Amino acid sequence: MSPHIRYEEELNPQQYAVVTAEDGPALVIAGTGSGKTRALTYRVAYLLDKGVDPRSILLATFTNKAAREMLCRVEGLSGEKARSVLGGTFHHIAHLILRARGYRVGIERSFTILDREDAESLINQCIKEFMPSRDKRVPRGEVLAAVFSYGVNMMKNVENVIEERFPHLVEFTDEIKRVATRYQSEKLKNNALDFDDLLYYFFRLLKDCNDLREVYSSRFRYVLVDEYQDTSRIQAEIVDLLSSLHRNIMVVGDDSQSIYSFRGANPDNMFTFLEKYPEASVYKLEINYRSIPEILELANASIQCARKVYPKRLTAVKPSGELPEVVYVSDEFHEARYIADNIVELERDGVPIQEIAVLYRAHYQSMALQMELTRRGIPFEVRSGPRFFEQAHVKDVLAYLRIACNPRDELAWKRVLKLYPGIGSRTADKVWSQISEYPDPLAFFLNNIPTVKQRTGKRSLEHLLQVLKAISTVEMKNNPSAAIAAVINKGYDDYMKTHFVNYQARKDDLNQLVEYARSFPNMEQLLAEMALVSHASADELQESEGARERVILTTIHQAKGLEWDAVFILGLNEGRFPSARALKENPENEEEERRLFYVAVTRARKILKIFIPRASVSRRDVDRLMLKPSRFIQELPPHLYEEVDLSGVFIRNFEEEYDDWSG
DNA sequence: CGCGGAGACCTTTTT
DNA sequence: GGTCTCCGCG
Repeated sequence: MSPHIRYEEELNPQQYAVVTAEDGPALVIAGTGSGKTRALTYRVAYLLDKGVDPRSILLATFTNKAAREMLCRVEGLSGEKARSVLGGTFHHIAHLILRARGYRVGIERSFTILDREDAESLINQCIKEFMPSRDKRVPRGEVLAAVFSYGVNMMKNVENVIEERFPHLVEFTDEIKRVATRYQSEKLKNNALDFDDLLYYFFRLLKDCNDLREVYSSRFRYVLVDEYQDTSRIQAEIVDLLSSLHRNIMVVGDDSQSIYSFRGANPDNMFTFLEKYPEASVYKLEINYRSIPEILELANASIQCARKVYPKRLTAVKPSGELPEVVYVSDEFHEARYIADNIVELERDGVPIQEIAVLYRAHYQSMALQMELTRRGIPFEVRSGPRFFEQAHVKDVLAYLRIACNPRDELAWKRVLKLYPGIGSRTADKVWSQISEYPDPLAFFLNNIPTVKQRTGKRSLEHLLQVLKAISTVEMKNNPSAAIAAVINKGYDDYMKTHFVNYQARKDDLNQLVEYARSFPNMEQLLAEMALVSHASADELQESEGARERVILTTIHQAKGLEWDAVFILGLNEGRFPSARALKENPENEEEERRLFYVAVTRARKILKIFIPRASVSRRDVDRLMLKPSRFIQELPPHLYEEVDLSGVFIRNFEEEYDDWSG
């Protein structure tokens, strides 16, 4: 077999050059739909075929799912050995190595990863302490954002963060500093790391421990990074440290698709790369294989309005098709009906339903459509909104396991304690203060029931003791599925019956969780995966990987890297998209919002329809609120799209719709 | 001190 | 609709 010839047939000359590039740093600047991921995938396969040790390849991607999919395809090309390639998000990689070596920078093996919600509640506790809640003047939400931003931006001092990003909070600088410091120490007390800590401590490990840096940079001889435009400063540093020995690093990205700056993404990484690696080879991928020329032209015109674009000239190779449509509708209900009609029509015309997607800026924009699709019995999958792992019942059950793994996890203890009758937040505090004196609060608890005033509370603690005793054995720690089942059977099931109206649905969720947990060898890995994994719905947990026959509803952020035959984009109105909130925070954000629009448009292969409601229906303004079309449409040359105005055709019954919306 | 009900307030994007 | 907070009862 001569696999190289196969690559040559399947890749264009530019991509082929990327794949077979010699050792050394490489920057791939690639347009949308140009096969960036394909080039990366083939490069990994190429390396494996050349006989490179799979364990020496490190592949950093944006989501764990993306990494899995890529490695699956590599396995198809090069076989089994692909399984030994390490691939995942930076967080994932950091987590793996910190568990093994974190003690070098003061991290215990048994740390908990705080998800967004946990981190927020911890910060809120600290805020309460330094900024009394009575004081209405304190914008708590913004203080919270500032503390987060401090972590995300990895800046040395809080003052800088506040001055640069939250100038209106300058008067609270002292308090915010105290909150941030307290938050740090609370995390340490809890043996807990948040997402930013994961990266920060990993960075410190590589920076401070010369021997470890050498270990990893000599092990990972090939470092490949996808979506480089969305890496943060600290991630770029981590990549540099990991490849410091061999400088054998390949990064792939498209500056026009940088949409995660709110999370610290720094598109300038793309350009500073060349300063750091002047010897790098630069490849440009400018052929677009995805979209028909009409769609690509509209996308190009939109991104031309951006202030700063790296010059690229994307050319389409697909045959010409229909002009994208810009459709005016009366409101979101009309929008929903029209889209539902369109879906039915497309299906009749032979477009598979899973090849249709609806994209939007924010989750709430999908509500009207969800109702309409449900009413009509059109199958759909929502990929935005509340996540499976973040629902109360899932978090409750997992909190028991967190205690078993990390007995100093205060948040988990309090969450669990408060589930029991007779124990509220005061008693939970008291119990915690009694047991947290000891280095292993769990061991202490199992032998000494803390004293509480109420009799029901005491019975509850005895009950809790039984559950914790059952799940903290070595066998249970190595069988998370059984541990979860034990938590449910030993009382959580009863709790759900009395506390949730939708008992059955939640019970079903937990049964799925028990199944899902089977594939994990121990609790720690399960808990880490739950915290780090990107969006997973309850359905996705079941292994049915293949394309299911459903319309996809998703935020644009989550649609990154995906494509469909037909794409509908909702709510192209001023205030919604670009989001008023984003612009208020910083007018500069218009640029990123536009890139977001660009990403949305370029998900479509053949059919693109963009919707502009004329009026809004929302709780706040029961009156018709006139909406303006988005600047992202107005700035486009009109000949690039076909305008369809349906807003006068539809006579709507406002009262009926309103009842629907609220009920 | 726990707990349920009433009412206020929110609703950008996510590893 | 969903979540958080406050308040008053037991």
